[in-house]
Amino acid sequence: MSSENSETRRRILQATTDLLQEGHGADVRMSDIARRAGITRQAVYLHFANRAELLIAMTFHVDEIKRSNDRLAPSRAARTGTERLDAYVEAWAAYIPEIYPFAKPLMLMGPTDEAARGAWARRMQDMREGCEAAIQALERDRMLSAEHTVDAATDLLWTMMQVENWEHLTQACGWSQAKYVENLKHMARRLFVVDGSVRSAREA
Amino acid sequence: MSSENSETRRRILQATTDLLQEGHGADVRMSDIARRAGITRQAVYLHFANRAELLIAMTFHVDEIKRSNDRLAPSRAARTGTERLDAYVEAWAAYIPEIYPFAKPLMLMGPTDEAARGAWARRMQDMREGCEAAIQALERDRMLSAEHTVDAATDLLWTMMQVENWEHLTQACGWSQAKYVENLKHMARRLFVVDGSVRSAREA
DNA sequence: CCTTCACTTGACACAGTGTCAATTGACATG
DNA sequence: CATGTCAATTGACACTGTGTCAAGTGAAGG
Repeated sequence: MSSENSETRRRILQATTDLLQEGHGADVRMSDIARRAGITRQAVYLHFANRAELLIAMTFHVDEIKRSNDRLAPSRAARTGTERLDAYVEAWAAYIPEIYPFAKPLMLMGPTDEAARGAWARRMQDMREGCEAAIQALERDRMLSAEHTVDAATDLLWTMMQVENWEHLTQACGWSQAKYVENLKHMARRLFVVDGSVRSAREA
Repeated sequence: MSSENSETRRRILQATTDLLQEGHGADVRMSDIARRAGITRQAVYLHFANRAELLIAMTFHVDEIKRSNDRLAPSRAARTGTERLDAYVEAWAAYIPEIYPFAKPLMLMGPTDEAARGAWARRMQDMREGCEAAIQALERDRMLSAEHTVDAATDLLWTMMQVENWEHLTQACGWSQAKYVENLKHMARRLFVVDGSVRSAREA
């Protein structure tokens, strides 16, 4: 396995993201990637120990391109807890469809690959922290619904925002992205904000 | 493939459910099943065309044992819409952990096997009908929150009750079954019942 | 006795991942 | 120019699990 910055290594990562971006499915094979990168299948293993490691590295590669960290930051600027909750839900919800094609292979590997499962779990754990921060901001403002502890509310919000739910609503239910975002925001407010104050319920 | 009622066929199905029940993991192999049934791996294919078909048949076998249809029925007896919603959520929530070991292999095959995906989708579609009936009962009582159409409310309830969310809450979040049920019921009421009338928020 | 039928035995094909040894070709350095 | 290094190639093979096939066995039953 060569050093972190190798031209070929970058080519492999780029080939992987390109294939996923183009919708060739989350079951991209090592040989597909190699061909796209213009090298041999075996040569891929000179740079990545196995498929899981390659896919994990690919997600970091995507992070850089998408400036992922900057995406969730704006919610931190929110003044009130309610604003923060809204902003966070909105930011994450808007982020899902962008990263979905790249996240999916990792999700798919989870059941069989320990490393892949761990990598995905870590990302989701990070996302949980955003949920917790939003809930804590509500609590600080005394706006957290009395029915939930911070922990329980965080777990519920975290669960609602799972990629699988986005998948289900947009695919099985055929919802538009806008409808998804609107409803998620609405649910979060209704469930976690004291008194369930909800501005309006637009149809999306 | 021999006729539907063959002693061996039953033995294979029983072997499969036994293995899953005992927690040998949702990745049971054809050879594991064959050994457990006391026959050859190849002989399994005398009764089932492939792994997907076997697993699908296994779920029907489990349906019979668990009298699945009877489980969701009680909610139909509910007088008010609110009672029906409660009853349905509770019945399904209680049902999940029982069927989970048998459902999981099918869920796992979904991404790669058309037939498995279809079989699972059909089951979930049935479950959706229960959701819709509950929401419609609310609507009839003029108790459906004005924020949602029947369709949207059904989709949301349906999504909330997905097995993946139960998995996430009980596994990733470490929730007890009781806590899961309590919170799901609470959410459903809060989200869909006009005025969000909620009795109490016990900690489970 | 002979057939039928379920099952066994032993073999093989196929995909996809991962590994290995020998080789090539470029580039760099003495 | 000779030599060594290093990335990549070539061709092969192992492994796992699914699914298939042909020939053989053994018991039940007309």
